[in-house]
Amino acid sequence: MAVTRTGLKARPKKQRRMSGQERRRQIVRAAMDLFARKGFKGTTTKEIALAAGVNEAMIFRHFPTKGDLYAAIIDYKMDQCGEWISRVHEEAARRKDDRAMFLALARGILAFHEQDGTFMRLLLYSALEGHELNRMFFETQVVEHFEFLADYIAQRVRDGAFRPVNPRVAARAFLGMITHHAQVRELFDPQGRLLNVDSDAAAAELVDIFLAGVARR
Amino acid sequence: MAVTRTGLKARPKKQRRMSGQERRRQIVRAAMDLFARKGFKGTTTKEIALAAGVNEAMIFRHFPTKGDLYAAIIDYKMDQCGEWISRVHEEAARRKDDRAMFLALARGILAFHEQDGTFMRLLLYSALEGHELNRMFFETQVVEHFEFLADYIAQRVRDGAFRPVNPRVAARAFLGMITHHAQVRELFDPQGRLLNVDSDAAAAELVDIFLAGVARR
DNA sequence: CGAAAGATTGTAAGTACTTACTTACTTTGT
DNA sequence: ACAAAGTAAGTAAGTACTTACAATCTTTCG
Repeated sequence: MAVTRTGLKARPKKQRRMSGQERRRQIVRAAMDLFARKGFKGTTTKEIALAAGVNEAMIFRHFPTKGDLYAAIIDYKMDQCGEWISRVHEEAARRKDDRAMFLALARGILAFHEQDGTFMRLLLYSALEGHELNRMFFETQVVEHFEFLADYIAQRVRDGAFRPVNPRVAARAFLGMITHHAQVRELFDPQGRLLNVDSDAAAAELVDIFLAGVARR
Repeated sequence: MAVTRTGLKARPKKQRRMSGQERRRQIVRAAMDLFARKGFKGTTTKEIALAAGVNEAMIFRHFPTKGDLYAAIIDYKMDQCGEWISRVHEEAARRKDDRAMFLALARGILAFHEQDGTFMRLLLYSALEGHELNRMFFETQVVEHFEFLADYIAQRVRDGAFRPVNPRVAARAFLGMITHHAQVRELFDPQGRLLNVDSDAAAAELVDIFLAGVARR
């Protein structure tokens, strides 16, 4: 009755085995890439295992469910993103004039999209899919980003340097210009041939348009 | 041996039955809604059938595969969207001054997002999912939209009314402001409380910022 | 007209396959 | 010796799609 499941002894492979942490990172990296390209439902645990080069069962040793793996990714990246936001804000706030400050902001956002476009895609996906964690992300990080800009603009309005625009509308305008640019570039125009200028020059021109748009006449 | 499958005679329901076309439309409508909310993979044919109030098998009588149903939706909406774009362009082109023209454009885009936000979500989804049909959509309709704006801006630069901006960068800036606004509103801020102004007022202010941004100094 | 024939709409009960997740067991490092 | 890493082979619950057949509408022809 009690027949061994395999029927044969597994032959010993002399390969170095990995620590749990290493494997965990490997799985997370592969999963993020796949989730970003095909969405949560569109990605199977089998695919993740294949891409990560691990046995499928290992995924479930590290993360109880597929959803937990997803949550772990967002959780991990969220912290990273929070740090990045404050770093960019600090750097931007150090600038002496508006142009330098908005340029720093624009470049920071574009750089993040370029370097971490995968995660941005994943965020977009999860925004659509309506994940709770994602909602949290937007309601903390993105709103913080938004508020920082709105506050800055409000101050400049009070200074009399900007004309009396609604600071929040203006902030959304600026973020819209930049993130739309980044998104279009990522999804449809990676070579930037539609614009005929490189990303940095485009960022500079967008900043110019925005600043002229809110400057006192 | 040859036992009837059901075992009992189906009792005749005196309900009016629908024409194929009606059912088709019903299925398409329900499917679009679900695809937009949960993505292609995230939606099951069973759910679609339930939402449309039809038997699951009916879906497959009208559309050979789930993919064909998806394609039919995009195909149908694509035409509709094309018509809408030319109508908005015509209307915008009729305006006498820049402000009226950009306002017409902005309101047109926002209205489409508001009225057909479902389809916009579906488009975003399929952009992420990398569907071929979607790519086609963007490379025809959206580029057309973009080119129309860029041409208009280029003309105004030649007129000397706008300063010498890169017309394509400026066009992307404007579309970015408007579509980002629409997206944020749809996904995170349906009440518009983050901006503290209604959508129409926001559109007007965005247009003002943009026009001041590209105006000759 | 009216009714049989033929086409179309509708449905319950499948099928073959995939999916997330488990289990029982082996190998390796300390 | 013991715990952690690793694996092949499951399993139950979906999944897209099919089939066999019943109800109802439309057309044709006496």
